[in-house]
Amino acid sequence: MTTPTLRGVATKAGRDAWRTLTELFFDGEAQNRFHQASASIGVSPGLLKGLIHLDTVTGVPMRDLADHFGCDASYVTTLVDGLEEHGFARRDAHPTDRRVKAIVLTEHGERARATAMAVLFEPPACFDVLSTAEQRQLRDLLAKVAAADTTLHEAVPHGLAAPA
Amino acid sequence: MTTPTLRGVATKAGRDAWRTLTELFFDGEAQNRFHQASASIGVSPGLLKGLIHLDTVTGVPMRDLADHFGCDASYVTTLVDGLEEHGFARRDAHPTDRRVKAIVLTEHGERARATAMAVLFEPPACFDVLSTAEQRQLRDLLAKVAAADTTLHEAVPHGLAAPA
DNA sequence: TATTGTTATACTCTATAACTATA
DNA sequence: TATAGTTATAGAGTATAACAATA
Repeated sequence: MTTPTLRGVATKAGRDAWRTLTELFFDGEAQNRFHQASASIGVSPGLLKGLIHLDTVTGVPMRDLADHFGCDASYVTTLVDGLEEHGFARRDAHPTDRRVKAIVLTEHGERARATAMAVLFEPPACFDVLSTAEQRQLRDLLAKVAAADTTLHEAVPHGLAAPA
Repeated sequence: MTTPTLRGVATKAGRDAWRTLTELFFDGEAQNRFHQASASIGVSPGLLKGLIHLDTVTGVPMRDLADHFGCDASYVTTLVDGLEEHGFARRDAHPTDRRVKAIVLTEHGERARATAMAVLFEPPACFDVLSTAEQRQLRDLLAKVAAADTTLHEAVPHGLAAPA
């Protein structure tokens, strides 16, 4: 189980920014965007979360998936079973440790992932209130934050952070 | 069922900004923040989502909750049952239409909501890379976007958008 | 007749516990 | 002995369908 990152220190502006961001996600227009995205490729939200964290190049050990998602290993088995049934991923052998299975995306999985991400990454209509200059500002600020998020770049080179 | 807000038109910068924001939520440090927040008050994520959308002043018809969340009415019954069992909400009669039940937060529910929000709204550590000036910029840009999100301000005056 | 909400029911999602194989 | 993954099972979350009360 991943330990929560709760510090209790942050500037007022930073707290407000994060709060608004959270509101936008959990109660705004885009509130069920993740559900839409997974529905667009006929999988459950759980499967899409897995799909997003994988890639066609680097096999991710199932144990790492459980750690990343903070879930039980048995659920990872269920997840990977589901991905395999859809033809989206496969279990590869680990080169040195025969206990671990490295999960890699198939090409079919890669395409499904791209489809889902197109839905997921479509900005909500409210973004239109920002001028182009403001949208660039916002993009740059968020990019800086994301670059500092260690979890986001942990083990997966071509993970979610790769440009579409 | 709420119709998805997919337009297909947006500036490149706007799309990138939204994408990064989505990444931050679904694959970054704060990836399971909502789960933590609901655990902090001993409810399921579903119940917290309901809690967040309610308040102590304005009763929200169950039908409106179903529309907002894009879920079935029967699930709203389950949700409100759960909130009542925790003493977090109650069903009030509608003044003119005896079919509808207006759901209002109890004081106990209000306190639980505040506790959960304190967890939910705690910014992830990666926010520290931004200077105070940058955090203010980010806050202002996001506030502008949130103000334009109609869903966020639909029927609930003291909803999630109210300052802590 | 149409709408709000409930009940009964079943299917999906996720965790706990006990197990096998490998290190 | 400890760790990676699986199986069996149970519990929570969510939907569908049929229903009661009210409009």
